[in-house]
Amino acid sequence: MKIQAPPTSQEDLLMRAHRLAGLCLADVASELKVNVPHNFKRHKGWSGQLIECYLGATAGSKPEQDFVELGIELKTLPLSYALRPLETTYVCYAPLRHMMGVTWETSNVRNKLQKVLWIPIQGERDIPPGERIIGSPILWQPSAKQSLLMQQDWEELMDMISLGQVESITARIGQVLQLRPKAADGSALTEAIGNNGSTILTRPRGFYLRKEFTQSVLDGAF
DNA sequence: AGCTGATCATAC
DNA sequence: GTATGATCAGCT
Repeated sequence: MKIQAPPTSQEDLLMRAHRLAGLCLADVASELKVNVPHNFKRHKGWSGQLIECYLGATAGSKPEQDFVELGIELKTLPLSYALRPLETTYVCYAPLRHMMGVTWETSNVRNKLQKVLWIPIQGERDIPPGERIIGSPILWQPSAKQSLLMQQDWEELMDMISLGQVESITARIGQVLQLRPKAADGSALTEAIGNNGSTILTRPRGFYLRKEFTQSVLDGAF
């Protein structure tokens, strides 16, 4: 895969992102010399990593923004024919223990979502990955209202985790954020707080943004 | 049909 | 296992 130099500024990043608009994923893949999968069953993160690479993000699994120097997180967003989000958006791993002292202000969720460069991409399953068209980038910062909604959900979910109720959290909790399993498979286990402060083993979880919320991001951009 | 819970690939 | 990139697919 061809390696791209990292963007030197927000303007540089936006300029590169705008160059992607109107291209299909196969165009970008060919420029970077990578193969295009026939479907995403075994290549679920392919689009995101392709765009990351094109925009010069440092490939890594560190719990921080894609462009730390610019304070910007990159997210691709699969859209339906009606231009609505087809999937929830993964934000980050959820701490299930040792989270005392962590507040919304210092949380990984807030840090990552302070400024996001959204790259919309056609996501209907009947469109082969390579033929999917990339849309215009949206540089977004949460409004006061959006930020408050996220904070409320984060605090509710973190309270439950702190109180040893992680096992009773379902994806139905939260207005805009939700907590769902995030692991390779059902055999993955991690330590969490259980009843009476005991330590239990449970499936790792991650924070996700609901589709209705990312829709509000798209709406605000037009 | 859409959502929730499960799953896939990769780096370290 | 932790954490990134996400989408899949069974069930309601």
